[in-house]
Amino acid sequence: MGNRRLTAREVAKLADVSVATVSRVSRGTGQVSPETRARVLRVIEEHGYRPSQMGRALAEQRHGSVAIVLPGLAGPYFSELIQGFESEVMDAGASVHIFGTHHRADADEHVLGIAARVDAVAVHGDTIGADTLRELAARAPVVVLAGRPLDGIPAVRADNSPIGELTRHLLVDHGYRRLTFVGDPEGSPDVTDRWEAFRDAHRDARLAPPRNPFRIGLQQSDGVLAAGELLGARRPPRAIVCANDETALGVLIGALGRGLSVPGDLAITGFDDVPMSSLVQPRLTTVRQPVRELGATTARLLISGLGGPGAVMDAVLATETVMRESCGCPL
Amino acid sequence: MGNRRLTAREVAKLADVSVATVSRVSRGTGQVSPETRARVLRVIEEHGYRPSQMGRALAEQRHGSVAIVLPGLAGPYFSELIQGFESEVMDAGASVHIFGTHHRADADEHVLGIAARVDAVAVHGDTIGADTLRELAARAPVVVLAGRPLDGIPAVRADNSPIGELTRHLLVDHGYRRLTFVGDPEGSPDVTDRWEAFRDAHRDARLAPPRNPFRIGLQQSDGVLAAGELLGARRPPRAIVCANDETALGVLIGALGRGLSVPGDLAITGFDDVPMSSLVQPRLTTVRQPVRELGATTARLLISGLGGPGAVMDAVLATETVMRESCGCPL
DNA sequence: AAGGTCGCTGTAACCGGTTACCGCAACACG
DNA sequence: CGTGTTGCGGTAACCGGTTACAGCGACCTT
Repeated sequence: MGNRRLTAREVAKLADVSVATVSRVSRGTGQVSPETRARVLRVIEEHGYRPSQMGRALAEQRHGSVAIVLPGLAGPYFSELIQGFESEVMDAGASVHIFGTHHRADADEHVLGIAARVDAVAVHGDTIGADTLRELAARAPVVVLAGRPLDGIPAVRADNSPIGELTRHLLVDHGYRRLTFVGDPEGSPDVTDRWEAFRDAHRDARLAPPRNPFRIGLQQSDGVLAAGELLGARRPPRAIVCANDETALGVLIGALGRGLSVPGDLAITGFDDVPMSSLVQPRLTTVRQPVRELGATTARLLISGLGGPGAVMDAVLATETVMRESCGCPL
Repeated sequence: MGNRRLTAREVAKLADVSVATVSRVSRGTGQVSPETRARVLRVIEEHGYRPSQMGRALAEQRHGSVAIVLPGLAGPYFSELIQGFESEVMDAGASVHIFGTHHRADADEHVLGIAARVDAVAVHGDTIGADTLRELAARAPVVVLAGRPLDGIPAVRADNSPIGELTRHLLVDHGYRRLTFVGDPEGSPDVTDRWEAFRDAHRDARLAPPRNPFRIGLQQSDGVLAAGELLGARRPPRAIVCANDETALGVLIGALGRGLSVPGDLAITGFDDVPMSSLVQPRLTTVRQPVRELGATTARLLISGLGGPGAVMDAVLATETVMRESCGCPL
């Protein structure tokens, strides 16, 4: 139990070979005769030798791990994103540092500190300032996840434009007026894009877009809160376009809790197509986003090593609208 | 940008001192004259020198990071848990590796691999087998999170017994019969405890406990699925005791979606007291668990270094029942 | 003035792997 | 038999910090 871990030199002594041979056997490189290999392997097996990651990192000049910086971890979106990222990184034999900023004041400083312990960093949306991002990029390869490319830092993101299509659908096909957008455009680039697509769709339909969104976080509970405020107002909206499914589900729960009929009294749409969205009653009209693929693509970009001519600078993944009943479409 | 990072020896040359002095200045240890210190600091500042984490790790014989192994990351419970853990670790100047097993087949192998890159590991519930846990403990300090102590491996967990109180409340105070427990006792030690408290409460009330739980995962969507199956049955339950709030909320949404009245037709209880639980209509009767504190306590235990006489072997944190309306209590 | 103390700084040996380079033996070929 | 060639394996120099130890002035004691 307490015994200090074995070192390569100790294994070498036990197997009566040199450290070089131990290294060759343990990593399977170079030429080693079958007998010697077997002898070393037996010692490794018997004593449970595992090469120290720090010794290896120093020698190989790479940490063997990458980091992903996210605003938080709550909800199915991040869970799915991390799974996609993590499994791709694992397949490459590396490990993952996850850092949730949670709007901490010292987040930027921490992120720079992380750069000293990993080979590359994926940064979600604008969890950190542009200056910090640039400084980070000077220290390690960086990919922006769900945001825009910046000064040569590549980005991986989803196509947010279907929100425009959805808005047009509500305005034109269903003829709703008084739409409200729920979500904070300054909270993340994705929400910025969606808010703009929402406004543009109004202009395309020759309607004045709402001046302001209803600014709120991206969690389910935020949606319930939003429903409470919006639906208690003098002139409640006829339809609510949410920045993501989580808030949309929250709004739905809040609306149903107030005895309203959805979509009869209020139409609701989301973004993401999380599992819950097709399970609620009515089912949620939304935009399907390949979240797992987003994480995986980011990981691949990070691992393959960035830069060089012909490197990916901006990967925009396709999304698709999913029409269900919460917008008012028949079953 | 692309310039290779500076090493301590290069800084030493630039400041015309020895590496030892650079190290002394950068970590603030030992005696250095004010002038020399200023000179070295100026070079460090100007060239943006940051000591390599791998060199430091090797020399200090510690990685400066700890790992937390979880079954998954979805939902407010894990998010909260990680926040508590992470902020405590950060305060100690270390960083966090998060690993989600997601029921991967090779999870055990990966966990052992992680042990080579961190100073200590927190393992949630039974994400990994007892044998792997023991092997892990032989390589690094380990704490079990939300599980029982094992062979000298300490545990941090919450008191699950209030589920018994809650069950008694449903059976005796409200007089309900036909209770169903939703959750998989084999999925985690917490759920095992809760299922047993549920059964014991039946016996205490001189009633035959249900033979089987309704086995299902711990996410909201699992709850909706459970509601679909349970409420469509010949003799639906009068009350559902859920293993956690997430599934309880799912069951609630599913029940309301089928046009049932809660708690009129069906009473529901949960565990955790997540934010959503006091926002839904009716509000959820549940057990409040100090999730963030659970994570923080685990981190402190891990960091303070385990073992030694008088060390904490089993920290059980207090929980409290929160009576609201979903069980049938008046507003 | 000899010896001691104190403050500052440099030298070099670690930490635990990886790997360039070299030596050695066995074997093939002309 | 001399000269490659090939396969195997050891020596030692890295990687980038940390730190024990020693050296060296300056200043203080007796």
